[in-house]
Amino acid sequence: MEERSLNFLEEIIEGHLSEGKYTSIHTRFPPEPNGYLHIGHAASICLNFGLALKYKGKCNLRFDDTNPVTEETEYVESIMNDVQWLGFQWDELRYTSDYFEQLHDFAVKLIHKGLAYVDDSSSEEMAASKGDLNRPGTNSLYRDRTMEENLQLFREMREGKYPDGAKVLRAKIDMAHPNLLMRDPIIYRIKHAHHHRTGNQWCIYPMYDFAHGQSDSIEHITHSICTLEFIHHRALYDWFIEQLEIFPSHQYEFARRNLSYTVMSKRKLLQLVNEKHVEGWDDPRMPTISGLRRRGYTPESIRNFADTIGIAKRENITDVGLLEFCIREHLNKVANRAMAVLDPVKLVITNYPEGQTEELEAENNPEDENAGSRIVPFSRELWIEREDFMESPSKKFFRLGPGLMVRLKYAYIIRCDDFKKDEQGNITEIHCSYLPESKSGADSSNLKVKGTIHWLSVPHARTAEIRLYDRLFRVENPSSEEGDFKDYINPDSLQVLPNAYIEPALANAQPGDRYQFLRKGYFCADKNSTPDHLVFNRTVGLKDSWGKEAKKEG
RNA sequence: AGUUCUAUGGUGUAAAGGUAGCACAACUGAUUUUGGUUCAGUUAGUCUAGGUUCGAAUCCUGGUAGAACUACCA
Repeated sequence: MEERSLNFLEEIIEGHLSEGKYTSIHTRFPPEPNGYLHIGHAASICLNFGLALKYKGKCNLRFDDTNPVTEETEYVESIMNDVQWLGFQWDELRYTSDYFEQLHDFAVKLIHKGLAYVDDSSSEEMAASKGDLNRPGTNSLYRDRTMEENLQLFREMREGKYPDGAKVLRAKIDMAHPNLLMRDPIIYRIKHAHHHRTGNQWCIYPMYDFAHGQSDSIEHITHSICTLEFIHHRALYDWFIEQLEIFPSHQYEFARRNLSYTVMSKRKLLQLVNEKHVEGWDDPRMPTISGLRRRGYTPESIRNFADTIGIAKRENITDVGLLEFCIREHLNKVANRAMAVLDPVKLVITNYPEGQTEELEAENNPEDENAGSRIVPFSRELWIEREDFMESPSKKFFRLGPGLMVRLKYAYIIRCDDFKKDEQGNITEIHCSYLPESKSGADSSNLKVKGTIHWLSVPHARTAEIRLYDRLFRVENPSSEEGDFKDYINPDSLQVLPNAYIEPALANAQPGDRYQFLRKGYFCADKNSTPDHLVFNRTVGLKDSWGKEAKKEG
């Protein structure tokens, strides 16, 4: 095994372990259940769970559910499903809402210490007195209420005596602090809202900053890993832990992972779903874990992707091509091959007896000796791919054209003798003759042909719907373009082929089954696919060096 | 403008004062009954100016560029 270098978090952890600061580590993955997880979260999951695995520690799954108005059980379930699908199992399942009582007591403790006060200011007044990047803020009129008064008011807030927004509880820190978050941050607000777990038990809810660090502390999280935008929150995180005198968890930040040709913010993804630019959170064009799953990605490929992109502290946009490489690499090894004709044109083998059928053996996966083989029926009339024929081919075109020879995969070598066109000039039928002595596995023809194409026997082929997906956006970074990111949606991100043909061997494909359609790409039976109406999603195309060549030729 | 963070080929990521490496992408060529796979190879990088040092991507100073922070969101 070659030695892999450590990322900055592994270095920190190994330092802590060797110094004896900790004997074991404890991480956590803390999603807010207000949306589906995406590939960026997948990287974070791999990081947190991966670190725990690597250093024989623990990793919790904790739902950060402090804002009842945006959070739903549906999201909780999808998140648990996604984490497990990726191949991870949490040590403990927790909810921040498990700690509401404890968090409330922490707030009371702060009031007792004279470090928190109830403020009646409106949010406008609070914003005005906050100051700005260059100017210090000013103290609230309510900042010097007595401890008793604060205690009573906070109790009344909890009892539901005040409407939403009437009062908040604030930490008393420093209104002139250069870090705006330290200027008496709000720690509790009133929300008469139904919570997905605690129901109507509470009408005050802690803010993120007053919940996250303490939750980490309660769970004895040693390494609380989050993304860079929380870096300024660390001061607060530490302040609360210090004032409350509780287990000192520590926060470490890394740069969130971005992917080219997509958007990653939950807000934007939600917008795509709500405004029906996609069919749902698990639309195969979405960068969500559920979308990638439906698209045909494997957990292995996503974990490998996360490993490969690594982790650091600088802004980044990873080329989606790397994700595609990871899924091709995995599927090449594990996906059985099959033939499908997406854009069919008829080919007749004029010297092949009418009514005759042969059963040809086809290997399922040349990369896997144990994959076995299947039978593919052959007959006089075949479907081939329209793009595999050119009326006047260039020198580099190794497929069919007048007088040209190719091999039919697993079958015979054929020569093109003739073809028919309709009034519009479209090819309607191709006539070929076959060389009986060139049969695969028993070839005595001594002929070498440059091209091999896939095909399907007309009477035996089954129909299927095939969905071709392309990137959702036309530009690398839709969020950094001018105007609305939705202006950059790729109008051709989905192409549906309702009447493609597939091998009879695929008639019983089950939702989630993955195949390589020879020369076309990797495909996955959609979740809604049935034997009566088979639907395949294209996960990713094969590398296409001919496509590049053809482009060069114009 | 204040605070904080970051800067290595096209992209992502290593090198803890000592040969700038790996992966993807791109490009050659070989192999191939998938123009796939595999194999061999090529191109291409330390933001900038000083300083310390025998020696700097790494340490120091100044610049430049990008990002984050002024939600009763997380």
